[in-house]
Formats: sequence, structure tokens, C-alpha cells
Amino acid sequence: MENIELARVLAETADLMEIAAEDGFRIRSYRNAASAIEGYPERIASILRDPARKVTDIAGIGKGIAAVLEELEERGTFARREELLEKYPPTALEMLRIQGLGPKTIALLIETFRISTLDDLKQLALDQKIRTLPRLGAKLEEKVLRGIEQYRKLAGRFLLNFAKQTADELSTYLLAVEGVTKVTPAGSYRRSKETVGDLDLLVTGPGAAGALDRFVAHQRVQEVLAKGENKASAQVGIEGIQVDVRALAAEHFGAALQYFTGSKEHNVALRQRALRMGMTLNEYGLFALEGNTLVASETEEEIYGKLGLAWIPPEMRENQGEIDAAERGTVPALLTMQDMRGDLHMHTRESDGRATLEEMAETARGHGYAYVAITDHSKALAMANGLNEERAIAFAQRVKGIDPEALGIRVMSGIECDILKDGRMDLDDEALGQLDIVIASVHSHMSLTSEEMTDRYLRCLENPYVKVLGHPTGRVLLHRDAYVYNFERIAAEAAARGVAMEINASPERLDLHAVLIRIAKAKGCKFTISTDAHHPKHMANMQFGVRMARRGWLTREDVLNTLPYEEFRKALRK
DNA sequence: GCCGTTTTCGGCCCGACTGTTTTCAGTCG
Repeated sequence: MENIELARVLAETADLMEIAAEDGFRIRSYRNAASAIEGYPERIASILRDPARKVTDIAGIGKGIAAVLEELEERGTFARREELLEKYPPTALEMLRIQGLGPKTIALLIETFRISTLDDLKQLALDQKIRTLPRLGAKLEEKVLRGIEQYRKLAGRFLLNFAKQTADELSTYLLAVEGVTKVTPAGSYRRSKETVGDLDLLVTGPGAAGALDRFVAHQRVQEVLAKGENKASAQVGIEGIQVDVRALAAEHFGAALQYFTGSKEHNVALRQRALRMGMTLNEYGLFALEGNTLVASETEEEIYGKLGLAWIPPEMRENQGEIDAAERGTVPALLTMQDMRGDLHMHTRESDGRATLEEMAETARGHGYAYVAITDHSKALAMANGLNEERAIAFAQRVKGIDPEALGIRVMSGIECDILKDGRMDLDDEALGQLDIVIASVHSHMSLTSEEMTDRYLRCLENPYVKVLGHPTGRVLLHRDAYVYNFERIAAEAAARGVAMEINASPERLDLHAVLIRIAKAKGCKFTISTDAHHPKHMANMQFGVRMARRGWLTREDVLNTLPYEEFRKALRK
């Protein structure tokens, strides 16, 4: 099993254990182990097979979980999980995803009414049976019906660019309220997770409380979920993204920003650290346990400082080693948008883009770039009017004739060449050799076995003209899973051959993601970040690619298109 | 179930809001 699958099984088991009302600390251990495995830069399966290695060397994995992992590798499940699944239907896990329903209520409903599907649950609410149970009432029945609707509609996640639009719109709106001095997004949006479940906005200033009234009165608010003195929650727009607005006093802004930025795992680790140091941390500040006196609260920098840590960029706050780095003073100077000097993956009307080479180059110049590469599709993508050898060679010639002075930017000729099913390139070497940059991408036969797909990529890397692997996992967020293959092996091979890994900045892809970026970097890979723009306006998506790179701890030195033009050309695979 | 500068037992992160209730359990983040 892949790490991600092991992590999912452990996390699901933890959910089931919660419904079964098992010991909370044991449940937490399963969750901790799941997150440790999910972010681990090496295949757990390989470690299990290696007699010289022990999985218990991984923090959060002890004897008990190690035995579970062995059993999982052996037969794909384990005894405790099977027992739980006998007692509770797998749909109990889905019920946990429904807003307002937690483990206690679900256990009660299942045990009382023997329901096993979401439809059963819905019928229960419609028949007004839920209210017959103690402490449960009509409001909960309504909530359950709405919750099922919502869950089925969109599984509750939104793309990062959509979250940004909503955040920008509401921030502007709330800043107009009298006495509001600052509106700051927190949560997973601030950490730049590729999808966002809900949006947290922190409002400060003497008029902050008034901002809550103003927020729930916004014309795009569909439904107010909660409104108190300090917090209002509502679903916004037809998409129904949940937005939480919190009113804060300026004196504990830093503590609240830290707290609500998360991640949960990062915060738990920080609070444990605080306790070890004789302090306690909450959204109001860092306090000394002795005398309950305030130690820090106004800024994040102070709070991290008093905990003996350098400030940690939000993108790194996933409890994946960043706290150690902050303690040792080795937090990397993360890449920024200002470092980017070019965009290396874009399409024009020659294939499936919407603009001309000149229009794309002009827009790139407007972004302040020194160079761009035009990389239309190759002929295997017939529906996109991909280029054959003849057109590719003609295109390379045409680009050679462009005067960079007149255009105000360097233009490179390139291609996004399909990797055929067997790993051969879609265009012959003669054509590829004429182009400045060749991005190799998979667009077909996406469901090969792991072995077949790994061999396909290995063969592709043997082609000396391939400079970059495009959108390396092929995932489409909220829509399509990644291709299955041995990424570690491909990353190592790419590093050895000097082929760069692309971080595709398109908000629908954001491919590679943080965990794989860190694995690839550990294997010695260099990266490019590009927008895959099919329209000039898509070039503005570079910011999302940079955010992914930051989540993967990358610095300027890791990314080739931060280099000046001449150095960039030298750094590309020869 | 994990872990150890408090070390092989006994801890393990914290507060707001809601609904159904008269004092709080459950859920959420």
C-alpha cells in the first residue's frame, strides 16, 4: 500500500473508534500516526520490508501501530478495523462528514434505529424520528437534511483561487465598516492549502463587532449558521462556501492569527511545547502557568519568539518538521513571487490556447518576466490541434527570427510533448532537438498499473531532449486522482538525468503538491514553476504555484525559472 | 496507543457556540 492509503485507513479507523466511544487518547494516536505517515518522505512499505529498518523510529509510531502496519501490508486490513466495521456500517464514516453530526449522535442513531445509509438517515429526519431521542430536536433534523444536501453537492472543498476571490471580496466589504482597521484571512487559506474547506476572516479595530452584523447582511450570504458576540458563520454564494468571521481586540491579534491559521497538528505541537516550558497557549495569548500572567499576544513573532522559535511561514505549519527547524534557526528563506523571472509552460492558438504568441509574450512582459517559453501540445492531442514534427520545426524557426529587443522579452520555442503509452515521445528526436525546451506530459492512458506507469516515465526520461516533467502526477483537484506510479524512483532518476520537475500553477492542478515536492527535493530534483496558461489572464496564476513551492519548503535556489536568462539556459538539461 | 530533561506509569491542547435545557453534552475549529 502507498503511504496515502495507509494513512487513510488509519484515519478512518480512528473515526470508527470515535463512534464506538473508545479511549480518546488511543484515537488520537491513530490520527497522529496517520498524519505522520501521510507526510513521510519515504514509502512505509519499503521500510517494513527492510530488516535493517524499524517503522517505530518514526515519531508517532510505536509497537501497536507498527503491528497494524504489518498486518495492513500483509492483507490490506487489520483485525480491529474489521471488528469495528462489523458493528458500524462504512457509511457511518460519511455521516461524520455531515455538519452538526458527531460521533455520539451517530452512534446513538445507528444503535437506536439500525440505519446503514445516508438515505436512511435522511428518512429518519423527514419522519421526525430524531427528535424522539433525548437532547435531540427539530433543529437538528433540519440541520441533518441540509447537511446531507451540502455533503452530496460538493464534498465541501473549494479551489484555492476561488477561496482567494471570496476572501478578497469580503475583505474589501468588511474594511468599509466604520472602525474596522484590519481584515486578515487565516486558516487553511493562509497556509495555501490547494483546496479550502471554509474561509476564516479575522477582523480587528474598535468597530469589529459591527462587522459581524454587516457580514451576515451581505447580499451573497445564503444562510447564517451561527452568530454570537465574537464570531459569525455563514454560507456565502451559490457555491455555499462557509465563511467564519471573528471579531478580535487588537491586543491579542497575534495570538488569534496564530491560533486560527493552524494547522491543527502544528498548534497541538506548539501548545505541548508551551506546556513543557511552563506556559499555556490559546487564541488570546501565551500565558505563564504560574500566576496566569500574559507573556505574549500582539504579534505572531513575539509568540514564536517566547517559545524559543523563529517565526514560521504559514505555508510550513503542518507539523512536518518546521518546529524543529525554527528551534535550530534553519527555517529556509522561502521562494517569493518577486523571485520569478519567467513562465515556461503556456499554450497559444497553434493548439488549444486562446491568444497569439505575441499576446502571451506581451502579458508576460507585463508581469515583469525576463523570458517565456511557448509550449503548445504535440500531435497525439489531436483534439487540441497538437503540433506534428513539421509544424514544431517551423515553429522553432519562427521563434529564432523574433527580435527580443523589439518584443521586450525573450521568447523560447518549446513543446508540451505527450508521453505515449509505452514511454516514447510523441515527436521524433529531430524535431525535439530543434526546440529550446521540451516538457514531457502524460495526457492519455492514465489508468496503467503502477509498474507500467513507472516504466513509461523511466523510458521518457531516457530521451535526451526532455527537460521538464509536466504536471507530474496528473491530478485534477476535486475531480481526478493522481496517476499511480513509483514517484520516488522517478524523482531520483529525473534528478540523476537533470530533468526538472514542474510545479504546475493551474489552480485545478497544483501539481506537484507539498509532500511530493519535498520528496523530489530530497532526491536532488530541481523545479520549474509554470502556469500552463491557455489564456493571457491565466499567467496571473503563478502566485498559486509559488504558494505550493513554499508549502514544499523550496527556496529560490531550487527553482530554475528564478535564474537570469543566460544562467537559466545553462541550468537546463543539456 | 505513544512517549520520556516529569522517564516504564501516568500523563496526553483549548475555547465558543448551539440546542435542548435549567446546568450541560455535543460539535466544531
